[in-house]
Amino acid sequence: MSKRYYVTTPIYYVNSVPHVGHALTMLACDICTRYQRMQGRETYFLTGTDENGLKVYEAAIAAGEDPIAFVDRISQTFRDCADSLDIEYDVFFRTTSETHRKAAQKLFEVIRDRGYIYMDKYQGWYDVSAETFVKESEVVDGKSPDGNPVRWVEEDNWFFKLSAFEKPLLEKIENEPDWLIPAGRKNEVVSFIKQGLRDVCITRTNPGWGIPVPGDDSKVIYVWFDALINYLAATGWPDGNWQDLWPADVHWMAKEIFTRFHATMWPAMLMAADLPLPKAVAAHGWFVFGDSKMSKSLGNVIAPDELVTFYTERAGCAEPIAKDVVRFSLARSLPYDGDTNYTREEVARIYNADLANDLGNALNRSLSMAHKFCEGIMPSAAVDPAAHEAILRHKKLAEDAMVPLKLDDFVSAGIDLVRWLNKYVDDRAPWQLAKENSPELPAVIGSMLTVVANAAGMLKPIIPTVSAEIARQLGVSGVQKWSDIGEADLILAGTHLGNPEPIFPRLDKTIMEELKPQAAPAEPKAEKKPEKKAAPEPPSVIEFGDFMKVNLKVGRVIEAEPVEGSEKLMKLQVKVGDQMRQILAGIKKKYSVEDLIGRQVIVVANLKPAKLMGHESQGMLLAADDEDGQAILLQPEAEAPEGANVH
RNA sequence: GGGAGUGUAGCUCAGUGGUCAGAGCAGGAGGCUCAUAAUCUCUUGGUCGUGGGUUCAAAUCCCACCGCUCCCA
Repeated sequence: MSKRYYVTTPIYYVNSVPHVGHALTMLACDICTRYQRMQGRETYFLTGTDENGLKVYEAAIAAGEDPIAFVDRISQTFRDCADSLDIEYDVFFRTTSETHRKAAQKLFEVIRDRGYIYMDKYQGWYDVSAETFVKESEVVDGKSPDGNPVRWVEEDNWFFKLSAFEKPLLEKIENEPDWLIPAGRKNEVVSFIKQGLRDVCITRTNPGWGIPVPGDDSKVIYVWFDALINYLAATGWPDGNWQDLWPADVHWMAKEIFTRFHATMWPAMLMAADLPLPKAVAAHGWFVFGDSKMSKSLGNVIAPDELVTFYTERAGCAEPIAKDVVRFSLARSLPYDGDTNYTREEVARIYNADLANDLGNALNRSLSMAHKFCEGIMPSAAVDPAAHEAILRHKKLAEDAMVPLKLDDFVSAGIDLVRWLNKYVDDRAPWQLAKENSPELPAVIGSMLTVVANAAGMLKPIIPTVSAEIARQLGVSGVQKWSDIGEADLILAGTHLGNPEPIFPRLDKTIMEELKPQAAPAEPKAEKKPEKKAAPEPPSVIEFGDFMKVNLKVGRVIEAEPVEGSEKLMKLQVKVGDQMRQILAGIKKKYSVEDLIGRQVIVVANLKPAKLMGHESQGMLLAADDEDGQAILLQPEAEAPEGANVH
């Protein structure tokens, strides 16, 4: 069996909520695989979730959930995100799977056997909450530069000899200019490597979560080293027919994990194991959301499914079409070198201009004229050579765009063909030809329909459902293979054409006004950097039973003392009913010891105990966030009986 | 704090040393009437972040500064 075209998204860290940025990477992969399938290749599309980080484990504990149940739940939200945009992945891979564990351990062994992983003693400061080592010179007042507490550690750890790969990596980059995409980012990688690569510590003390180092259960493989291996693990390596897939054809990702991990560490790991390198590594920029200075509510994160709903309900698109609207808008705006503004208003502009006015209307007017002037039947006259030439020219533009994976240019090629058609229609004025009984009329109408069918074919990887709908209205099956474009007789003479039905109802001025930033309805305040910083968000709906699992009680603070070395933490002794509990709460900035003692508080009584800064915390206090993210403690409105239940 | 990216028309972006700096959208004028008030043509609009420098020639190369961003810390 010939090697399949294999593309990957990063596996997503399950400490976050999927949003339009994740969707962007998935979509890039989806477009690539759909395009390659049209080219006749078999494809394989990997996405998934990264579940081995200690922070994931802690987030689960903090959410009062079993870690496995937690990762199951978050993992599902990423699948839902893919489904919401018709992303056709082949495998949803999880690093907690047995397949992954085996491959990660095996690769560790292979690299170690080849002498690129060695044990050394690490002595230095460790930032517990960031899971990173901190240089001596960086420690200020016993804190990491992030302000996190640090701890002196002396322990044996395994190191990866990254420094050995400076030269091989630079040679690879120089010899294969198209390996790293886009070119602008490639330069970043070169200067990064030229600064010198240090060996990296790739293990951590085993916290009871993660992948143990082979032959050394006291350690787990550091989450990044482990996560990257998923691309290889998903092929079945080292067993089976892994070479049907490996090496990957494209690793797609957002820019922040390109340079250090995907363009440096991962290729070095593969070199160390003497395995083939991915054929291309491609990064896209970020979506940023408007100008935060103008309005607080402008920091919006846009969820893909929210946009789908908008185009279904407000514009009146069929739901599968609305998914394509979002796909189209994402691909059209896909940022390469920089970041791009992706706003509801921008999507609406793209929708009206490109989809409704250009594409939708081109189909509509073509079909409408065919019914009016040609009895709704495809004429037998030969396609105008000018139309044929235009199709081939734009087809070539689209193909050229796909070589460096310029998906936005790929979209443009398709839309530009539609624009060409609209101009052609105006130039040839079929209504005039009809009045004159011109013999040219059938050829013009036939050419128009043919261009529409081909344009729909060219856009198929972007908007598959729309493409099929256009074909349906034309009464044909449409473009199947890329080679059909401009070559095949897509609409046979005599075909009974369907009736025109608007696919994209135009958004009227009122709605466009609504979408302008100043008129935008207040949105829930969102994190500016959702990818990394957002706390795990709860699902939109939970069962009553889920809520009832949480045991809330009224307690009273008996003692309070600040935790040394912590900016926020306060250690409290709280009396809940007739029981004393030690609880750590991040409230030091807002409350003094005196404020707290004697105060009634609401306690989550059945939260699994956790250790924070070396102190056990047996529960948590309920608090609201103020505008600075500081805690405002909840308190019964009147004195409540000791230990009273809260519902 | 260190490294890097980016700043071009009202908006979103192309432009990787050489004709008056480009496109789409938005704005203005006109044409057409097949079509979803659509489409087509023409058009308004830019000290190319700021200040220096290299060059016959700079949005493009170099230096400094300012704004935004990413990575490392």
